[in-house]
Amino acid sequence: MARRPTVYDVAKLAGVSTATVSFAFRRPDEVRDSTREAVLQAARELGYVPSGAARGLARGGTGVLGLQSFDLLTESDLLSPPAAIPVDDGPPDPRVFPLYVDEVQRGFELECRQRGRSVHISNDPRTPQDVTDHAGRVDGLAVFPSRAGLSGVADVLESVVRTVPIVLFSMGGVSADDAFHRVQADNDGGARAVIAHLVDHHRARRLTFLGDLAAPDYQERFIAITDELATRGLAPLAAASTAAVNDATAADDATATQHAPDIAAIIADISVTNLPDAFVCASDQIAIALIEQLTRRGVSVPADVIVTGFDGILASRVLRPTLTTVRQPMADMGRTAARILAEEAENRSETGRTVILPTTLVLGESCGCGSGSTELG
Amino acid sequence: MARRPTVYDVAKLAGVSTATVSFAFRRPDEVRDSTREAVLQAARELGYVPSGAARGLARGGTGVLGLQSFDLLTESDLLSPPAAIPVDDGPPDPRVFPLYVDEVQRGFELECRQRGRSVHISNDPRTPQDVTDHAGRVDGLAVFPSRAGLSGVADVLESVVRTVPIVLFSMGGVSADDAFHRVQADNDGGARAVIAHLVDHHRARRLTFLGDLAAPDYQERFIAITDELATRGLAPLAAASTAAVNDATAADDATATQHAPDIAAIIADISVTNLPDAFVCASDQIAIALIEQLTRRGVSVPADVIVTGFDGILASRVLRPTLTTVRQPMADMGRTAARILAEEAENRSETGRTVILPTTLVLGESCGCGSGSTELG
DNA sequence: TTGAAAGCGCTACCAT
DNA sequence: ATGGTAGCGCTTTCAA
Repeated sequence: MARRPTVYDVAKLAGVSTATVSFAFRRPDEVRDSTREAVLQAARELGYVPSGAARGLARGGTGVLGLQSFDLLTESDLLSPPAAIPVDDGPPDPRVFPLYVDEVQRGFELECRQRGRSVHISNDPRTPQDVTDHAGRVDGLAVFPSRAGLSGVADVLESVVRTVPIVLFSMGGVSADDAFHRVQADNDGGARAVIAHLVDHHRARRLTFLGDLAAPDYQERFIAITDELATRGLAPLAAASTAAVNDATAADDATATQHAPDIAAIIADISVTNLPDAFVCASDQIAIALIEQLTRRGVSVPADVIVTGFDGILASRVLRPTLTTVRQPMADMGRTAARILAEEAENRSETGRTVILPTTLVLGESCGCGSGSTELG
Repeated sequence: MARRPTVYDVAKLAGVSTATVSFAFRRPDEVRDSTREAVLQAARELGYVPSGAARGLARGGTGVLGLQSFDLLTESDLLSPPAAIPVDDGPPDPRVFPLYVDEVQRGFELECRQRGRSVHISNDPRTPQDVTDHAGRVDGLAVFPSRAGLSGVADVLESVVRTVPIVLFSMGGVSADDAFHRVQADNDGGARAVIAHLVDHHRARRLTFLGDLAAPDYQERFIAITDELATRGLAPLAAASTAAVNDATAADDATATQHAPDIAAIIADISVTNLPDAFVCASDQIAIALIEQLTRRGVSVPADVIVTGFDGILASRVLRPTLTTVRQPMADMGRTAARILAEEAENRSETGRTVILPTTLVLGESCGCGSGSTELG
């Protein structure tokens, strides 16, 4: 296992030049049969594996598309301990996998597979260098908004996008007329649909929003919710800068604004003796964690209080009660991102395009409307 | 958007040498502050992204680990049309995702993430070149057995493993004292546990195995099943070379052996008037498809016939009836593979190691033993 | 059809 | 602390 064999080794063993070796692989029919066989034989004998790096260098461009996903466990503090840290292999738990990111990633992979491109999955970037490092290995990069706008990470994207096509899965606070491409769900429409259903159909009046407003997607939803409530003459939900529980009728809980406690803590602090008509959660994960806690404390959903989610992840369909939620076309979002990047890799356009995919209101048991059969047959 | 800026461009703009540019990025503290700032500034200005290819070439070795997964939809012909081809974005369906491969992949990704390595996901190889191409981009490669031993794909692995560390997720018919590493579940123990439960607890006598024996894992399970039955003085299940339905008492269905019809066809052909005591399926996917079909044809599971699966994928827990199955520690398998590859990338060992992870019998509703609550709280 | 040789962009060693 | 420079392994003209 000395050195990785190279074209030179193969060439020598086959008694040809390196150019011929390369040709034997890349343009098999421009090489005499016997020569090609000799080369291939030599290659096999040596265990020759062409260096992707060298190839990429020489040709410019790898056929790889990148996906930079953030830490899947970011919000796992919402879960009960057993499921929180899946280091040991427990039984599959839909509260842990697949989540929003996983579903998008799957779409991304499917599209790449279909286009014969491979996928590079990179970690949550901790430094600007992580970003450039990853961007440097791919022909295009899709990026989830880091929940925390880490030091310089957002800035470096602005620089990198000049060189590498980038798709953002959220507005992420950047202006809309730049080189970034954007793929996102119709947060606005989805959020309004939820409010319309809760207020118009269920006659809900006191609504509480649950979600970290530092997340761009969540913020968009919150704004739409607030506006939709105002349209109906209801008190707008108060907004806290980071994590917050906001009650339409009693928004005097200033601690939320100040300490930005995590959602788990906020949920634990909810007073079960003074419940709103409905909790409007910024994500399914939050809704599920909330219902779990409420149930433990003797509060029944939807009998005592309505809970809605957002995303439409698998867990929202298979856990009971099933969630009333807004489904994002997650796989489609992933596919769309991959499609854009593949196209941009071919010939790059100057300005970014934005694709907003429709969302769907899904009625589940958590508002009292839906059913939740998962029976086979 | 002319040419990708290079070290030379940055060096020129910053008024330093390329070596300094490189240092400014790789060893920030061995460069004077002002110099570093100048370099970083120039880089940002140009949208400089260091070429991963060039870096990999120069340093030898990318920090990337590869996972070559086979087509997720291979067995999708088992599913009803709506779920079969997820090109359009439907609601999440546990029969389609996450499957066995996805769960393993997730473990692989988690381990890589933890180790600061990124992941390269490659497609089902169609040619030997696909294999070398992908192997050439990574420091190590984990491979699922291609369901079909495509032309030369298996052979080329034998050659490639001399150069690139490879983990196989199944025996795949290769000898055990080669350079391949192997990570697999205890198929043997799991299969025996199922039979013990069915025969000893449920007094099942007539068992039918359902699965394509061309798949190495399935074959292992089948062999263990047969042996375990023999131990109890029961007629062994007959084996067909490829896809097959084998009835312990009536193994005269020669067509199965000859035409190797796919599982979907075999399921469709099952006579509901002459059911065995239990169907022992080679995978959860098969079991789920079977139950779906049986239910449609008026057969109740487990009342009329017992069905067992294998894998313990999420769907086996959330669909009704829940499956009696053998859970493989899928995420652990993925993690283990990544761990081995990461270690081998550091310093390679001469001979391959084999890790066999334990399986667990899970009692579900499909044999009449388990319950299937998915309630929150 | 095949060979020679010039890069591709970066790193790291050796000087300074 | 910084610069010069020789590769890393492959592709790809251009010649032969």
